[in-house]
Amino acid sequence: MRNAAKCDEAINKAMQLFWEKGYAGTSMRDLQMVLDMRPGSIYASLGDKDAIFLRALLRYREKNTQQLLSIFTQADNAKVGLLNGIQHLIFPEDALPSQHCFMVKTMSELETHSPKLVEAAQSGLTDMRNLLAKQITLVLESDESDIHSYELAGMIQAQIIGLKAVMAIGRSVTEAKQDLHFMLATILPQLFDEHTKTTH
Amino acid sequence: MRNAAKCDEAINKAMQLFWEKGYAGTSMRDLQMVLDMRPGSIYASLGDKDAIFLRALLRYREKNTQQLLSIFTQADNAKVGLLNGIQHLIFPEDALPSQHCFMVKTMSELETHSPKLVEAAQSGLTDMRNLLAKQITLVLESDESDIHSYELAGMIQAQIIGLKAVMAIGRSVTEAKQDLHFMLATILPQLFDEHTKTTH
DNA sequence: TAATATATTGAGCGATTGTTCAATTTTGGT
DNA sequence: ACCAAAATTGAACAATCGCTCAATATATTA
Repeated sequence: MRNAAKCDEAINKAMQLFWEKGYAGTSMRDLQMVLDMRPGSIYASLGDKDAIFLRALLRYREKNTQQLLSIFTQADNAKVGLLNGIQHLIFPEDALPSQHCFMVKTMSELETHSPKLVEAAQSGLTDMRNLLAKQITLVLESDESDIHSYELAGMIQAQIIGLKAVMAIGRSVTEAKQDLHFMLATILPQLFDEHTKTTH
Repeated sequence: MRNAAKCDEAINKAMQLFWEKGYAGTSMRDLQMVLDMRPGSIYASLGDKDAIFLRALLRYREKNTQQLLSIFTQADNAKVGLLNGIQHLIFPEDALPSQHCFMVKTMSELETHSPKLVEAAQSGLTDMRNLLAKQITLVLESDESDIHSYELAGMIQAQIIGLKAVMAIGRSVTEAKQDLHFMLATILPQLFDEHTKTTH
């Protein structure tokens, strides 16, 4: 690869392609087209299909955690930050290559085929859960809330994944938002105690 | 195909294979091995890859709805039936080819590739939702509860899909069962009003 | 049993898969 | 301007892909 910036862009494009079409559904020739690179060049600078997929997955993971952290820190307070973060995960502003999380898709597709890539997806999702747990701890502002925060983060993660799936089936965005509000209000009522105003 | 029984068995085996490895991850030669049939015979009696996948998906859908209906009707009352049905969907007794629902997997994988197969998966999941809604109506025993039942069924469906996903990440069965109980108790408290005993 | 109809076979088609490597072009230091 | 090093090319490899069809085997009817 000519330089680091070009390599970054290539991985981003690979990420979009793999995210949309999956591992088995994406051919190296698809990649050659999107990256506008010849096979030899790709193999020399990015590695084989597995290596590129892994890089794409790690890039996705980085981007997601950075976005979430950014939303958390930019918010006026912890509650608004957590709410905005969750909503960002379920209802992304701009069009994405897929309606589903790339890591969840990877776990689903490669479940029995590639333990290495599945593990990368799993640890990425665990990172996301830890991020959520940390922010929940800030919201709860309680002493021994750390363990409980991790539990709550797991439940919220299930909510996020489940709601994205039912939206793909046919449940409207409006209904899903009502569902989310109801669920959060019951499992984390502290979120709506005082500052309930969000940025959208 | 020699007879209807053999054809049924062949579709069942195809279902297991596609369910485990996905559409793109399964080759016709994989199918030839599992079915112990030669390509010409497969194409003559079952059709091409798309047709077989569609049949496998419809078979999965039938089996699931029948199982759910069976659980509903065999239960002592509507509440126990609904609870057992939901638990059966999330925590299946015997080992399955995949930790995820075949229809959800199909929607995730073929999202942008095959509208026909995706639509079959979607309508199957909608059927499941309607089944849940009907049973919820029995539980509520209220007049205008039909519409609300369908809403609740959507939320429960999101719970089911989400919990299966987080269990694949690392959340234990015990924790997931606690999550489920908590969620159901809050969105459908009538479920635990009187008869809370289940068969497992 | 002979003749017809149906079911199954498996070699092999053209296309596509992931990947390699000698040849070529581009880059950076003198 | 020159040359060695690094990056890029693209034809081509063996393997596999979904799929076809003349040939063979099996079942059905007369």
